[in-house]
Amino acid sequence: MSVTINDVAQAAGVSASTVSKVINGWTTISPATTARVQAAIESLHYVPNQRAVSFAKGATKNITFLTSINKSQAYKNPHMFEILCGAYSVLSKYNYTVSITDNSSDTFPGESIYRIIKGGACDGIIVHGSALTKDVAANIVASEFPHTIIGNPSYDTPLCWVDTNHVLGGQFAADHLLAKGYTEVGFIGGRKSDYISSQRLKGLRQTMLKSGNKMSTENIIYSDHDFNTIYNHCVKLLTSKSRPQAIVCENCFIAVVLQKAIERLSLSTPDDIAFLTFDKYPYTSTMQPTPTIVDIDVYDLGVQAGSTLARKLENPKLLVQSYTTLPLLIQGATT
Amino acid sequence: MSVTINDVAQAAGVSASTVSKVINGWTTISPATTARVQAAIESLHYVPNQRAVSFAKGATKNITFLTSINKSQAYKNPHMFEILCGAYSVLSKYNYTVSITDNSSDTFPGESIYRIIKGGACDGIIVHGSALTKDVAANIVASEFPHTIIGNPSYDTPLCWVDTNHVLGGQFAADHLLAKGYTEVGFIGGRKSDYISSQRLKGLRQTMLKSGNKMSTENIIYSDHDFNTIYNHCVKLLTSKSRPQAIVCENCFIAVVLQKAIERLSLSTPDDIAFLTFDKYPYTSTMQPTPTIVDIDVYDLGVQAGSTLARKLENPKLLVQSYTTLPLLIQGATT
DNA sequence: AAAATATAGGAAAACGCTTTCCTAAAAAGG
DNA sequence: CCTTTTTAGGAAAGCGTTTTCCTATATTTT
Repeated sequence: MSVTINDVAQAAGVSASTVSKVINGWTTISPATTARVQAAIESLHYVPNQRAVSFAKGATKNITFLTSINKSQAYKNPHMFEILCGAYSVLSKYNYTVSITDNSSDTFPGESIYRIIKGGACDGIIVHGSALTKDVAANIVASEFPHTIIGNPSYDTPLCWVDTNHVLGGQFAADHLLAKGYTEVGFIGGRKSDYISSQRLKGLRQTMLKSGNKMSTENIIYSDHDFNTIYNHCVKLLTSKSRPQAIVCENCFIAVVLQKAIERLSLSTPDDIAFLTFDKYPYTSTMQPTPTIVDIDVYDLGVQAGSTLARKLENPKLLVQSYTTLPLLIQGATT
Repeated sequence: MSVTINDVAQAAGVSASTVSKVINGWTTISPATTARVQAAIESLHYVPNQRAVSFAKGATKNITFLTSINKSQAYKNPHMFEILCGAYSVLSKYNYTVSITDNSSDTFPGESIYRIIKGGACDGIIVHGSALTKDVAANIVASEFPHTIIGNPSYDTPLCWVDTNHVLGGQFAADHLLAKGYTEVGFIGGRKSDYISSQRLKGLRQTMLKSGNKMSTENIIYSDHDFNTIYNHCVKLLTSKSRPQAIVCENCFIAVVLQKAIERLSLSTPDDIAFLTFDKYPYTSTMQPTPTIVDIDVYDLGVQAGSTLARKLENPKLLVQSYTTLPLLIQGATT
C-alpha cells in the first residue's frame, strides 16, 4: 500500500529509527546519512502517517476551536470566521492544525469539553466566549488543559483569555471628539444590560466628564436592535432642542439608521451633526459619507489567542496569561 | 496517568478486547457483560484515547475543509463560516470532526493537498472553490480521495461537487417580476467577466425573452464594485427616458446604493420603480423598505457538501455525485 | 599505545486500541 | 445421550511511529 518509514529505511540502507531521527531533526545523525535518508524520502514521496505520529508522540498537533454555533445563529456572525482565521494563521506557523467543534447541542452540560480533553484529540483549545459555560470553565481548570478564552470570562477563575478593552474604546471615541472640538456628545446604544455597550458608554462618559463635559442624560439612549425603534430614537434626538454636536453609535447598524435619519431630515454631516461608530461591519462599506470608526481588530484578537496558546504549548510552565487588544480609530468624513 | 481500556477491562472482569467490542457495538457480547463493561466505563470516567483509536482503525473521523483564506481577504467573507457550519452540522452527526486548512500560502503548488492526502490526517476533504487549483484537482483525482468541491469546477474532471444554480436564480427573478406584472426590466451587475453575475443575467434574460419581453441593452449595466460608480449608473438609469419598471441588482451592495439613489430622487418603491436583489448579506438588514431577495442558502450548500461526503465515506463504492441547490425567493416590499 | 570519551546508528520496547482467529461452553439436533 | 452447531469472550498480532538504551567504532586524552 502506502510507503512507510521502513521502506525509506531500506532504500537508504539504514534503520527505521535513523530515518525517524532525521525527520525529527536529531543532531546525532551524520550529514552523509542525513542526505541519503532525505534522498530516499524524496524519491519514494514519503510522508509520515500522521495517525501513527500522533499516537507515538502522544500529541496531535491539533487545536480545537470551541464555539457555540447555533446560539443566536452564530454561524452568521461575520466575526467568528475572522477570529478563527487569525488564530489559524499563527497556529499553522507552529504546525498546528485547527478544528472546530460546536457545544451548543451538548446532551449534558460540558459534554463536548469533557470529550475533547479526555479524548486527547487535540493538544489545546481556544474557547469562543459564546461557548464558555461554567462547566466548560470547570473542566478546563480541573484538567489544567492548555487553553485560551476569547472574551474576558466574568467568572473568577484562573483562565487564560484575550479580549478587547471596550472601556478604552469609549475613551478613544471621546478623545477623538474632544480633539475635534465637540463637547456636547450623545450616545445611542443597545439595552442597558448589554455588556459591550455599557462598557463603551462607561469609557465615553468618564472621559467626557474628566474634561469637564458632563453628558446630558437625555442624550444617552438605550435602544432595541430594530430598525424602526432606532430610527425613531434618532429622529427624536436629532430634532430635540438639546441636540448634541456629535453622536456616538454603539454599533454600525445604529449608525446606518442614524445616517438615514440625518439625510431625511436634510441635516449635513459633520457640520450640523457629527457622528462616529464602533466596529467595522460589512455594512460600513455601504455608508456614504464614510463614517469615523473606533474599530476592533477581530482578526488580531484571533492572532493573540493563537499565539498565547502556542506559547503555552511550547513552554508548559508558562503561567496564566491574559491579553487585551487596543481599539483603533479610523478617521472618516463624519467628524 | 489516564485510564485505559485495560483498566476498564480489569474493573469489569473481562478482557480488553471485550471492552473494545462493547464500545464498538459488536453484537457478540451478552447483555449482562455489556452492562458490566458499561458500568465500569461510567465509574472510571473512561474516554477512549482518540489518537490510539485513529491509529488502530486507520481512520481519523476527521474531515478537512480546504480553503484559500488569504485570497482576497476571504477571512472577511461572511459566507465562508456559514458554509463551514453547514458542513459541520451534518458531519458531526456522523461523528466526524472538521478542521480547516488554508492553501493560499503553499510553498509549492498543491503542497497542502498533497500533505493532507498522503499524511492521512483526515478521511475526507471539502474544498471551497477558492482553493481549487489544477494541482488540487489533480491530486484528488489521482488518489481517489473522498471529497466534495464547493462550486462547480470548470475543469473537466470527475470530481464531486455541490453548487448553486445561478442561471436558475436569474430565472426565478424574472418569473417573480413577470408574475407581478413588470415587463420592462433592467439589470445592474458586476463586470462582464464576473461568472456569477453573468449567469444570473443569462437566466434573467432568457426567461424574459421567452415570455416575449426583450430586455433593452441600455438597461443592462455592468459596473465596478465602487459606491460612486454604481451610484452614477443608478441615477442615469433612473432618470433615463427608457426607465424600466423594475431593476434587478446582482448583489445587495448594488441594491443598497440603488435604494439610496431612489430615495434621493424622491421616487417611490415599488410604484415608481421596483427592484429586487440577490443574496442576503448582512447589509440587507439595514435596508428599508425590505427588499425582495432571490437568496441562496449558503448554509444549506455546506449541508449538502457535508452529506454528499458523508454518504461517500459510509459507502465507498458510491459514484461521483454532484448536487445543485435551488435559490429561494423572499418577498419583500420593493416589488 | 593504552585508556577514556564522544559519536553514529541500531534493536526493541512502547504508545492504546482494534480485529482476527481460536477455544470452551452452551444450545440445538438426532 | 451423544454429536453438531452456535455463541461468548479471550489471546495475541497488528497499526507505523518514536524513543530509550545500548554497542561498536572513531576520536581524543594521557
